[in-house]
Amino acid sequence: MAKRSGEKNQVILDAAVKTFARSGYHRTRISDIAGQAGVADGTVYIYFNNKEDILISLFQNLMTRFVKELRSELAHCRNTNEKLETIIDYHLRTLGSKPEQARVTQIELRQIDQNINEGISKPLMSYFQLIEEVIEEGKKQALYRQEIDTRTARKVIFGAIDEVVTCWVMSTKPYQLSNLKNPLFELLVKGLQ
Amino acid sequence: MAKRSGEKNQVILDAAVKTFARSGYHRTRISDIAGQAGVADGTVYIYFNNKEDILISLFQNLMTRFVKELRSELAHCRNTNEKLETIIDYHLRTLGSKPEQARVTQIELRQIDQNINEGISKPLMSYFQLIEEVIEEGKKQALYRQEIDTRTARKVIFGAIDEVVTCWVMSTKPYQLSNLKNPLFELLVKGLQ
Amino acid sequence: MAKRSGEKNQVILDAAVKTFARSGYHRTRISDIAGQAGVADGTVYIYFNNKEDILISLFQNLMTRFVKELRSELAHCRNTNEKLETIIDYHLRTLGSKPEQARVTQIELRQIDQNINEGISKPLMSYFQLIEEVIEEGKKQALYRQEIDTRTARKVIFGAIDEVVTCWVMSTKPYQLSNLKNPLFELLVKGLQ
Amino acid sequence: MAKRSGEKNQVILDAAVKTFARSGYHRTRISDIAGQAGVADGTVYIYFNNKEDILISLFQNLMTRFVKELRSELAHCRNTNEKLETIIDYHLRTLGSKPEQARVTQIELRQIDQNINEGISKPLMSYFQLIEEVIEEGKKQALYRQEIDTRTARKVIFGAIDEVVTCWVMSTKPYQLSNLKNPLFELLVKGLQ
DNA sequence: GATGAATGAGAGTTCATTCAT
DNA sequence: AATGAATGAACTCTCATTCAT
Repeated sequence: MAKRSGEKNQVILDAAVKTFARSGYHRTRISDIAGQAGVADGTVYIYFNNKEDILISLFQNLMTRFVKELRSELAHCRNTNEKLETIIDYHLRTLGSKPEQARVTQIELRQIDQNINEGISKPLMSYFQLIEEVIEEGKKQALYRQEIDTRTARKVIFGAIDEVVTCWVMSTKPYQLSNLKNPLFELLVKGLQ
Repeated sequence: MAKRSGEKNQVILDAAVKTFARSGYHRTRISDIAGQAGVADGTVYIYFNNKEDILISLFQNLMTRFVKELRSELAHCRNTNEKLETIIDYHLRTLGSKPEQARVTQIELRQIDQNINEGISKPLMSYFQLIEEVIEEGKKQALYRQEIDTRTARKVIFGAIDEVVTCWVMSTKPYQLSNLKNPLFELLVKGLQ
Repeated sequence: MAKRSGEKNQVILDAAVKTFARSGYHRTRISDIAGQAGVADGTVYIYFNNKEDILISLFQNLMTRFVKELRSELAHCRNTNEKLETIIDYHLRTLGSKPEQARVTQIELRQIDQNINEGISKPLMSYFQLIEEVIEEGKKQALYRQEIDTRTARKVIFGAIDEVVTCWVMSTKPYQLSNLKNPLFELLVKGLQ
Repeated sequence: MAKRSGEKNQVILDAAVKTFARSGYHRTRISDIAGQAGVADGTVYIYFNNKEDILISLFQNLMTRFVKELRSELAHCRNTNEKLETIIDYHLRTLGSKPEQARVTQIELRQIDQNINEGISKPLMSYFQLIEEVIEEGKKQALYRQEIDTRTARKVIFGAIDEVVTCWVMSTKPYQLSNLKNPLFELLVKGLQ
């Protein structure tokens, strides 16, 4: 019953999400991750260079899938506003349904060393890119104001969603994250129009 | 010769801002702070309980002053929109002129342990409170839409400003942070109206 | 296709000489040797018990061949002084032409654990024996002084040659090792006469 | 009862000699040295950078004292042969009376990493220098043969003494090391004359 | 209050060795 | 015989914190 190649890689990443979410990045020891994954400490180092590498790989994994799936959802949208709504909805839905991933994304990932930072930037960029594309589209269609600075608008949109998620993660989660989609959408789309 | 009481406390906090900004919270050793402050390692422990305590005190100090001064600026505003503009302006102006403080606020402070978290929440809350007061005022004056959820609007406003500052901190700072006041204000105020 | 039995044994030993010479015994990992030999890590353990065993086998191999060939050269000598000269010549010639082996012999082999020590002593003893035979012969023929302590003389001879080789190994090798044969021979033979 | 400055440095070095001699350099853990010295593990790192640094410092200490004292003994010699005799005598006497130091010098020190190697070379050089001075003096006084290559002669002398010491260290020490002074001297001086 | 040498628990990482395939 | 993924014991080094002076 040989494990499929690459399977252990994923087992370790899954264990890392759980452990980082539970104890925080800096409090997590490699042996915690290994224990959670049911492998030996040394095995972790066969698949990853070090703790930082795990955190980065984790995020790159999540983010790559995130952007890919979001792009495929956007493909079904009939207009730009629907696209903006989809971005907000997908973002809240995805993180709202995976509190552990959300905690890692919102909190642990910000334990920024320069290296981590670089490993994080690139996958994030493609999400930023996607948001900016939608804004540009809206401007081209005269749906959004021409004088809007795309870059700044993207920061507003991402910053707003991100803050909403962070607040939810830090809270005792007495509400559904995705309930905030509509108020968020209204505030943002009005800002753009 | 006799130093005024509390002076050394401030010397250490100033040294901590510098050192945290330069090396990051986790990479900063107490001896680095002590060295920068020109005191012995042990002296740090006369004024603070531990490393975490320094970071929290730091933030509480900054935040208390921040909110106090912001409130006094708001007192001079003639209407609600001007107040919103002042919040954005003051936030960007303050952090834009103190890159080290900005780095600590935006990055290092997020190295959250539960304890730090609580130490941070309280002073932040009073800033949130202040933002929400302005939103409520706008709603009362029918300047802003009635159906807006104040809490969510506050998250959007704070999240947007915060993201803008973080991007600037992480960048090579090729632009003035306060240049972003106007586009930010436009996007946010339109969202509320 | 079928490799001759024992061939892989030699492949591994050859790889070990190279790797020990390049990186030193303690810095060499089994996987380095395996890689250099083009076999799997585990294969090394089919042929050798452990890392120490490789080093010892290596030396025993070299030393056995060394003494055997030296004995056959000595068989052609016409007198005792010529034998002494041949010993020096052969020693310098052999190691001088194989810098990697020389490095292992002079340096890496001295990373002595008790076990290695014993594995080394025995093959060395037969070389010592050979030198002592020549000294005894010279004494019997009244060519060398009677009061000379054979054991001590052997240590002087071996120690001198060994030091000369070690210096060469540690140097950037700007000279031929065998150039030192004559001066070495003169000093040693005069000491014996 | 403040310990004199630098005292703990010496305590650690003394402990290191004992421990290296007992267990060998590579088998010795920092905690072994610390334990033997009666200090905490971390304390070792206040005084030394790492294990290598301890070994090098150790040798530099010993060698510096060795050469200094040997030079002062040589000052009392009435002729060159007496100087040669003194070198041999002092070398055998010093190491013969300190078996632990001898073991470290003869065996453990040869665990050569490049760094250790460099740290060792310099202090050794001054010993080599001293031997060569004596040989040169003998040549100038026509006591020793003119055609002798000083460098090679030094290697013969040092190599011979060194081998004698190593043999003794590796043995069960059933004889006094300094008993070998006379036979060694006779062999070496005759070689030079 | 101030000092800074000393502490020692703690964590990341390595790698010789094993063994199921 | 050969493989190489997995193991886990072992060890170095760091640094927040203490406390005698």
